[in-house]
Parts: sequence; C-alpha cells; structure tokens
Amino acid sequence: MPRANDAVEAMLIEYADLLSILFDDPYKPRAYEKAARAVGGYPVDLEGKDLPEILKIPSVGRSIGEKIEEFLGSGTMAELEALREKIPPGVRDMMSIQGLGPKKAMVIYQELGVGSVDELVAAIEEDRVAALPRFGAKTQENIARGIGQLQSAGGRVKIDVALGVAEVFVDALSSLPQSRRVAYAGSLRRMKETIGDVDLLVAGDEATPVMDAFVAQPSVARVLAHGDAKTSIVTELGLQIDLRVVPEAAWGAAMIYFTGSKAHNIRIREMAVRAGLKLNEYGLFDAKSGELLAAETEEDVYGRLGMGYIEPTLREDRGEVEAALAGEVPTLLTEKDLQGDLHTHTNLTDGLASLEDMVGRAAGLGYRYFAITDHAPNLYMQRMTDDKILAQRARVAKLQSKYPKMTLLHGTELNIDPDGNVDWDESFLAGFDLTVASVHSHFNQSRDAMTARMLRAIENPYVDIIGHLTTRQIGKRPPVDLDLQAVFEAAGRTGTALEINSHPDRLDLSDEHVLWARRHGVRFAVDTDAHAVPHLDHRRFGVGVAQRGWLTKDDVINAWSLRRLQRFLAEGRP
DNA sequence: GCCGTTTTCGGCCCGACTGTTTTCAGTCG
Repeated sequence: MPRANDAVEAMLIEYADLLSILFDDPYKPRAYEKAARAVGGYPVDLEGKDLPEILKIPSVGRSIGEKIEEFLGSGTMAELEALREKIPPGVRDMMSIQGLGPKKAMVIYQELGVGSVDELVAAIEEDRVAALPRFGAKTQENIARGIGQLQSAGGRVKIDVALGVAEVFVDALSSLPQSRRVAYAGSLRRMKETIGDVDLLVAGDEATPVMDAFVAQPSVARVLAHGDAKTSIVTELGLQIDLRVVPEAAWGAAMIYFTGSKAHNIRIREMAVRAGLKLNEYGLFDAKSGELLAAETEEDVYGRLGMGYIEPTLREDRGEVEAALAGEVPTLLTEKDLQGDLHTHTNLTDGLASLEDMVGRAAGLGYRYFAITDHAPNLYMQRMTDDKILAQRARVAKLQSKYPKMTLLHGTELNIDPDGNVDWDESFLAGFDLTVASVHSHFNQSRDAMTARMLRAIENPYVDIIGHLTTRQIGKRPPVDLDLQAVFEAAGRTGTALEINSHPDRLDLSDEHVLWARRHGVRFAVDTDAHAVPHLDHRRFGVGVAQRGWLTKDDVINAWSLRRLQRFLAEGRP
C-alpha cells in the first residue's frame, strides 16, 4: 500500500496540472510540483500529522500546507474538487500525449469541446484539430502519432531491455571517428527499474556526422527531431532514444545534466544561482562575467559547487544534495562488495542448470560463499522430497572439495503458506545452513491476512531471509497488499533479512521500500534467485536497487565475511 | 505559491527543437 505521502504527492501534481491548464501563471503550478516532489521524498510518513509537522517539509508553505492537512483529514481537497468541475479528467489525460501540453489541451477542449483521448482521436479523423489557431497539419499529425505511441507501448520498458538497446547504440557510435567519448546517461545510468527513454551522450567536435550515423541505425523506426545539438528517434520496439553531442571539454557538465534526475538538476542549478553562478549542460559559469569555472568532469562541477561526487543512483533529490554538502554521502554497495549469492536454484527443482554449472559460475564471479536454495516440498509442482534434498546436501558436501576458496552453503527456499507456516518441522529445518522464505500463491489475501501471514514467517526463528517480499512482477502482477510498516519493524526487530531480488522482472524490494525499511534497521540480501547460469549476472540490477536505497556494504548480509554472515544466521535460532 | 548572509518583494533552472509564425509560444527533458 502506498504511503500517505504518495497520495498527497499525486493530489498536488493533479492540482498543479489543472492549474497549468486553466491559468497562464507558470509559477504557481511549479510551486505545487516542487512541493509534491518534496512530499514524495520526505522521510516521515504524513499519516495523521498536523499542520506544524507538515510545514517542516521544504517548499511547503502555509497555503499548500493547509491543503495537505485538509486532504489528510478528509481524503480530498475543496479547491481541487472545484478545478475538477471545470475540466473533465480526460483533458488531463490528453497531456500524457507526447507533444501535447496544458495549453494545447485547453485549446482543443475549449474550441472543439473535446474532453478525452478517444474524442481527440475522432476529432483528428475529421481533420478538426489542424484547423485550430496556431495548430496545423504537422501538429495534428504529431498528436496522432503521440496517441499511437501512448496506446501501443505504454511508455516504459524494463531496465534490462533498455540496457541491451543502449549498449548496441553505444557500440555503434563508439566506432565513429568523430566520437571521442560515448556513454548512456538518464534514468538508465541512475538504474531506475523501468526506463522511459534512453539518453545517449557523445563527446566530439563534429556533431553532424554523429547525428547522421545515429538516425541511420538499422533499428531506427522514426526520427522525432534532428538538430545539430540534439536528435531524437524511436526504435522499432517503440523506445525513444535521445542523443546529444557536446564538446569533450564539457563532458562532465553534460553528463550531470543528461543523467538527471530532473529534480536533482533543479536543486543544483538553484544552488548555483544562489551562489551567483549558472549551470547548464556546457558547464558551470560565473553569472556576471560568464567565465567558465568547471565542466570537464562531474567531480569538477560538483566540487566547484562545494560538494563531493554524487553517485548517479543517488541523484533523485532525496537528500543527496544535503548529504554531499555535509560531506556525508555514504559509500554505496558495489558489485565487487558482494561475497556471495544466497538465493539460487538448480535443475533439482525448476532451475535449468546443474548444481555443478551453477557453482562453477559462482566461483568464476569470485564469490567467497554461495548458497543453493532449491524449492521445498509444499510447492507441490516442484516434487521435492526429504530424500532428494538430503541427497543434494551430500552432493554439495562432495563438490565443496573442488572449491577450497568458496564455501558452499546448503539452503532451501521455503513456501510461506496462507497462514504463514513454512515447509518441514524444526528439526529438519535446523539441518540447513540458511533458509529463504517466500510467498508463491494466494496473492489476493486481505491486507490483514497477508500481513499476519508475513509476520508469522518473519518471527519464525528458522527463517533467515524473506524472498521477493511483495511478489510483484513489473508490468505484469501488482504487489500484494501488506502493512509494510509492520513488516519492516518486525524484520528489523527479529533480524530477519529482506531480499532485494535482482531479477529485472521483479526488483522486489523496490528502491523506495529499501529506503523505508533501512530506517527500521533492516538488513538486506542482494540475491539473484537465479534459475539459470546467466541469471547470476542479474546482481548488477539488484545492486542498482540497493544503491538507490542508499545501502552500504554494512547493510547487506552477503557483502559480509563468511564468519559475520554465519553469526547473523545463527542469531535467534534456539 | 514559496522563499531570502545579497531580497519580506520580485524573482523563480536552462537550453534545444518544432511548427506556425514574421519574432515566438509550446513542449520536452
């Protein structure tokens, strides 16, 4: 369930959208958007908070504060309701069409009486949009295409898909003689779980040949814009890619700008303005003299603003600017810190690879320990038995002699049944080096039942790690309904680790859940849940989530030494 | 609407591209 903050954020953004449609003043909606972001990123849950508490949120003044208070108390806000009376919700929906903003949406509504995307489609078919003042055939065509894009792709792709596309383009552009440096930036570099469009950056003196080579790539389906500094295309998959070419001397400033996030950029630009400076994609300048102060590396630019380097995964305006100013940016978990993987499967159950192949790849990754955690009997389709899992334990023990530098741990992935019970009795569970417990069915239980179920599993002394807590599958299955506050408190109190499942379809916990859970002292396990050898490399995505959740290696049990991990696993057992 | 060791009023992040315009508004990132 979303926090109250998320509901408030959505309310403020809707209000800002309606203001931008109805009025000309651009600053008022911007103030609401800014406040909305501040609320969304605010670490304290606003549920039940009074006005003095609300006013502690930056960018929230009396006017917005009172609206938030009203909304928290009544679930709605009178002035928002009043604006909703004036504008059908479909007009706001139209703003999600590429190329159609608040002003054009309002003209379409006022002049044509068109108040929904469906009605807009009809109006375009009748050629009525092109005839509007300051519209035209081109504009109508672009809106039509924007609608097509909105309805087909729906926008975002999963991070592994975007990364694959980005790497192809980076390779192609890197081979050009005009390219000095090539990199992807944007939300992909920040490791967001889904990617709306891919941002590419090339350093070079000649933009035109790079832009021409870009639009000539085989997977380009359509060119949206083609300029000297900026070009945008859409691939056959419907993924938009933006390319910017900048002078090499401005690489650092450009990387900061194109990595974002937008909120982060706004924060540091405001800081620059206040210091009498100007920051853009070409560098940091003295506002008066125009003198260039920093541009070549990201470190230079942040340094000149009085901050240390900020990792891309932190750049969301969730406190990283304040931390950097105070010199308190945490040293984030990296792939290299991971000493092992604690959730993996073999072909004894539903994995594709043999025990030997999985362990072989784990050794190749340089792990100091590695856990095999095949499914337990209560997931009946896996056909697990006591004899089979004990035979596997013997095989693991035998295989150990081949890997003197890596300790093999024999574990299992238990099934949390609807009542919160898991497979096997305590004496049998005591025989495992570690256990992961996860929900695999009955996703639609009530919030109360699901929370009780999860708490019971967390309290079980033989459960070491909760796997994929919410069971969401990105774009396919929603998360289960849970009282996360209660779950995180219990996990922190009992020392039950929560998994960050690294599979790009899951990424469960999400970054926001990690931020929330770590405030309760929760420990995490960044695991792959690998069902095949290549899945072991998904850890890069799990590490991305961990970084976005501000985790250091001290927070992550499989970044610890074997001794420390074993002490952690032993704690709480009878 | 918010905010202030340059400001309690007058600013508000900045630049590129498109389309419909004869100098710029709208949109996007």
